[in-house]
Amino acid sequence: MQKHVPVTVQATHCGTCTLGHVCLPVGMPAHEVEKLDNLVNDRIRIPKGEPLYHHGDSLDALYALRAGSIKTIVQDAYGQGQISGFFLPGEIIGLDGMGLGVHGSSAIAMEDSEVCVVKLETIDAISHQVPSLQSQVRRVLSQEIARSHQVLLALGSMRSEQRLAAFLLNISQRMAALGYSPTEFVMRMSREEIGNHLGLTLETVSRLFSRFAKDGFIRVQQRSVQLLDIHALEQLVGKNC
Amino acid sequence: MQKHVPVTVQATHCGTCTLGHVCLPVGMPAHEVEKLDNLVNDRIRIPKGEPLYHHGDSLDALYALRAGSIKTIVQDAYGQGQISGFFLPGEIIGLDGMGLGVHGSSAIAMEDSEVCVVKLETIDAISHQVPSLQSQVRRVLSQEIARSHQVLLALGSMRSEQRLAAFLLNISQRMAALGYSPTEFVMRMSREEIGNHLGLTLETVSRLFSRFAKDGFIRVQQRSVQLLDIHALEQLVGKNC
DNA sequence: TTACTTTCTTGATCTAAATCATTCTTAAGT
DNA sequence: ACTTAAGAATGATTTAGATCAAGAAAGTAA
Repeated sequence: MQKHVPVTVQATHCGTCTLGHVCLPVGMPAHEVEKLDNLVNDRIRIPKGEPLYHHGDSLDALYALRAGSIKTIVQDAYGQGQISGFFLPGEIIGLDGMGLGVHGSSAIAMEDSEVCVVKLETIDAISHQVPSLQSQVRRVLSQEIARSHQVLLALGSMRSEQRLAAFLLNISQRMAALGYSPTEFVMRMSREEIGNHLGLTLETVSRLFSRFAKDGFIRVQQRSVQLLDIHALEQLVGKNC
Repeated sequence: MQKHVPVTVQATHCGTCTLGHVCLPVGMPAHEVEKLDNLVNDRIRIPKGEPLYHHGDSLDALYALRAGSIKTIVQDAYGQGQISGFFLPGEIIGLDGMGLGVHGSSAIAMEDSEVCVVKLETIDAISHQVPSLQSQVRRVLSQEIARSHQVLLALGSMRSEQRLAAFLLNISQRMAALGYSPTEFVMRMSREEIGNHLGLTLETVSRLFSRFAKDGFIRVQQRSVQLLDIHALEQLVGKNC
């Protein structure tokens, strides 16, 4: 089912990884990060469209996105899914269902991607030498909660234009954290995927993009977006009327 | 700001607590639960309407709801809040923002309530003797993620009637887990609060209650609800058309 | 190049839920 | 008991966004 292509292992050390400032080791003292040498068990590649895991799969590892982008989809017993999040490099995937040992969502690569595999047992083992690792895991877990609370807020109390504006600003911030331009980026997701994530239809998303462009807030060219007036977007999100 | 009335401490041992089967110790072997004697630092009472904590407060403890009910509210910089969850006895509150050490939401008592205070440092200290405690914390954290994913699913992809049906079924299940009747319970929240949580207006919620009653699915008398046809409600949630 | 597929845009129409408005309940205070 | 207030139900109207429908770009394969 999952065609996980192992990557030639080299420099799988968190200490030398360029994503250190946004990934698991964030905020850890340098001498502790060095001890994470054996944290990453494996590095695997997921081709575009392929799943990293499926809802219901047993869970024994976390995944740190190293390159590419991945979406996660929640599904209830009957209905079709809802995209719960889009992940960028440095972000940790697979946190939900960590307690039950079963994935509560599916993760699909939106482009050819690469993830670092961090086995739970490895975390537990290394935690003895690196006490701060436990709190790092807690940090990313609670970060994941905060993340879905933000989405919750958008879905529950914002109108369509506010949702899209908040979404764009969110991506912008995360791109900035990665060292990319916060005002010019290419989105990996389709209008339909954005709509699904935001509880809107693809038509509404498309119309909003057009309107934002007409109003001079952004410039759109297919999936590449340029934020021209971040302040206006922020104001839009803040406006509750 | 917070008028926390300490409760006369007696039997604050998880080992003897009647909520053991739904609270933090779930699934822990009995001999390990006994070692949790000192886990609960304090037990505090929160009068109806009062906050347990506010968005932005620094966080150094988790709270296990011992009696009563509590709602949590997420707020973004500008807009008004969105109720992210209603908590019943045995459930853990304060998990979001655990990583940053700052609460990401506000928690308000919906009736006179009582919570067990579990300091983070106590958790860390006791974890040495009770290794399974770490995984318990992870369990409740990922449970919290799963919880908000469910809400996310409801808000993002269900119609009003499905949302309310799913909501009622969810409460029903949690009441059952507590040993109460899954078909007859009194809800602590107003129509407005339900609406806020589900992304609907109070009028819509009220209308839905009436309709469900007319259709013979439920019987409503103010805030006390009786589920007459759970199967029909489940079918309603499953139906995607 | 052409043909074909997928994604996106834009318009016209419809509808679920919001909003506005009023009455009815229940609870709480005097 | 009466008075006031808060919550809930229900009707009338409006509207944001969905749905239906048709073209236009852009990407892919032959």
